[in-house]
This record gives sequence, C-alpha cells and structure tokens, in this order.
Amino acid sequence: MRESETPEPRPYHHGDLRRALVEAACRLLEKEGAQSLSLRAVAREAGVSPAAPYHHFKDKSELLDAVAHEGWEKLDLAFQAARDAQISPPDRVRELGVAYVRFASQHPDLYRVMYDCSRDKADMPAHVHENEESAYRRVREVLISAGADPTDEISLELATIACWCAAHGLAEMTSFKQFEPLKDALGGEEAFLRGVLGHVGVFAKGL
Amino acid sequence: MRESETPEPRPYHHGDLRRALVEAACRLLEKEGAQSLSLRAVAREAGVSPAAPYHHFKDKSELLDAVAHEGWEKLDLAFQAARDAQISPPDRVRELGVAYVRFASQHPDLYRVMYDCSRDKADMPAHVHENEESAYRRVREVLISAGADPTDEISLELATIACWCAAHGLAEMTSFKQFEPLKDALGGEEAFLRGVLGHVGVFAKGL
DNA sequence: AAGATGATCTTTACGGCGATCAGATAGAGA
DNA sequence: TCTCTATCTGATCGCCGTAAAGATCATCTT
Repeated sequence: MRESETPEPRPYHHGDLRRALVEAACRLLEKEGAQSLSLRAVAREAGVSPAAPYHHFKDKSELLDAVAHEGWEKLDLAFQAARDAQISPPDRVRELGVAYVRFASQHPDLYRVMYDCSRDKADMPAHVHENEESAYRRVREVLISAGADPTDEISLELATIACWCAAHGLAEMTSFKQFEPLKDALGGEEAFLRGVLGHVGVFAKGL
Repeated sequence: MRESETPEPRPYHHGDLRRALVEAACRLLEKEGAQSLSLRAVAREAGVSPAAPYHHFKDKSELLDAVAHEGWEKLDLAFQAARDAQISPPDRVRELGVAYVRFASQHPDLYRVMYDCSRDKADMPAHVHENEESAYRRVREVLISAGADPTDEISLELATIACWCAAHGLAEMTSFKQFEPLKDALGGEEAFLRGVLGHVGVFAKGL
C-alpha cells in the first residue's frame, strides 16, 4: 500500500504522497529540466490528480521549497565528503569550492530551484543558514580547521561569504561555452575551476 | 504616432512597436516584478493585441533577450562610471565590484532576466562577451589599468572571471536578510560589500 | 460491531498564459 | 487608383495554477 508504482486498481489513499511528490519532482527535474516542471506534471508523474498536491503543499512554491530543501541536504553531503578528504586543511577549503561547482553542474536544474528567488524573496537561504547541520555552517567549519581565527566572528563570517560568493558565481558561469577554449588551454574543467579559485584570496590562502 | 499612451483612436500601425514593447517590458519589470511579466501583460501595457509582439519577436524568450540586452548596456554604463572615477587604479577594480552589486540590487528583476538561463542555455552571456563594448571587456580593461599583465592572456582571463564570479555571487547573496546584523556591525551595506570583496584576491590586491 | 469524523484523493471548472492562424487594415510603390 | 506587403486584430488551442465540492477510506468513539 506504500508506493503505487504498479498499475493495480490504485489505492485511493496513497500512503505518503508528500514524499512521493517531492521525489517525482526531483525525477522530473533531472529528466525534463526545470522549464517543464509544472505542478500538474508532478502530480501526473506521481500518478495522482492535479489537485491532490494541495493537501500537502499550500501552493506550487511550497512544493518547490521542499525540493530545494532536498537539494541543500545533498549539497551538504558533498561538502562533508570534501571536509573528510585526506588532504591538507587549506586544500580542503578549495576542494569545498570545487565540490560546490561540481554539484551545480551535475544537478543544474535542482541547483536553479534551490536558488530561485521568485519565491521566498526575503530570506531565501533558510536552509543555508538555519542550523548547525547546514551547508553554510560546513564552510565555516572547514575555514576554522584551515586556520581561520574562530574568535573573530566578523572576519570569519566575511570569509565564509566570500567563499560562497565566489563558488556560486563560478557555478553559474562555468557552463558558459565561451570558456571552452580557456578550459582546453588549462587542461580541463577542474584545472579551470582551480585556476579561477586561485585568484580568490580565501581559496588561495585558506583564509 | 510614436508612443500610444494617449487613448486616442489608436493608429493601426504603431511606428516602432519593437522598441515600445521592450520599454513596456522594462516598465512592468520595475513596477510588478519579474514574476508577473507575461507577454500578454507587455502587449497590454503597450496598448496592443496579445499577438502583435509576434511580428517583432519569435517568442517570449526573444523579447526577454532584448530586455536583457538593455540591461547589459545599463550595467556597462555603471562600469564606465566606475572606470572613470578619480581614484587609484587598484581601487577602481573594487569599485567595479561594488558597482556591479549596486546595479543588481537597484534593478533586481532586470538582473534576474539578464541571468535567466532557462532560455539560451548554452551561451547565455552573449552580451557579456561578444564585443569590445561589453561590460565583460570593461573589467579586463580596468584590470589592465590596475597593473595586470596584458600579455598573459590566460591569467588575465582567469582574473576577470574571478572578479565576475565574486561580484555575481555577492550580488545574489547581499539581499539575504540573515546578513542584516553583520551589515549593521560593519556600518552599512557598502562597508559589508567592501568587507567581503576584501577577502577576494583580485579585488584586494588589484590583480 | 456500528456509526461518525476527518483526512485524503477525485472531479469539475475557471481564468490566465504562450502560441498560432486567418483575416482586417494601412501605408508604399506601381 | 490599384495592389502588395508588413503589421495588427480576434479567435482559438492546449497547458497551467488553483479553487470548490463530492467520493472514499482509516480511525476513533461508543
């Protein structure tokens, strides 16, 4: 009675439609792109009527919020991997940046939903900032382990933001095809990323 | 016969509907936000039938391209002002970053249209890169005047991209209301911007 | 065990959207 | 004056988000 993937007479009640909808949305996002992600399409993918989602989400943007939340958690997983890499702490900072950009280029549409400011205008990155287990805090953590002064709250915050800004900007630009020749000259995408990040203080010096 | 703002019998032929549509779109963008910018609304604002725009633009995204083009030109104007400021060349680099972020926060919806990747997927920043009079080239120009080696093409390109990335990331994050306390602690928005950019090599050292 | 309650899903419907098309109109050139 | 062509209108299609009302079923009460 859980997942109604099978085309049996389909039980009237779904079990956990909320989760099923979020998963269907993620599936569509990877398959069809963010462009064609409609609430109706999500309901269709989940095998349910167009109005059914409204019992679990106030409106479309609330569903997208849930999808974005999934995205932030996935990103944090990537960050944890970078944090635990067997490399020098300063290198870990740069690796965090590379992980960020890689995440964005591997899940471009999910990434776009995560940063879609058309909803939530005021405090978009709730999941960035909200708790100790967030991706944002993970950056602070790695910066401190790389030698940043944990008592200088302001400088630490500024460095964290600078990290995030540079990685975010790079993530949005790295797919521009005008940079292809440059990437070739440097010997690949990763070298390109490290090359750009090398011009950003926090990544270059680990602080 | 130019602007048909007045509700006169309205001449059948418009004169320069293309320009009128782009201007109407910009007007709506500032008034109503990017959310409610539909092709029909633009046509309505221009006092014309919903199908009329299709004689000047293949589809909605082509209209948005024209709007975005206007945006890039406005941004370049802001850059030229920063370039011509009576300050030391290295400071001009940082001022470029500040100008970029200020532009984004003054025209948030236009900025969003400029960076809307849902259209043009592959080579979005055509207007960034395409000619000598583009905003992107303006950054190179200022970097060189600040002492960057104009013969080292690769390093110059990387520095330009790093500049752009940091400014772009900062532009998207600066409106997050979680940063309000930090801004207050630093004494305002501009100090915040300079504080973050100070952690980015290219801005801090002018190279 | 029986009935009531409330959560969950379906059906139906509305208005707005992007897009397309046949046809009306106007201005330019013959 | 007549015709040609670019431009604009109005109607239409299919999709969208979402609101309202009815059907179904799990669970709780008695």
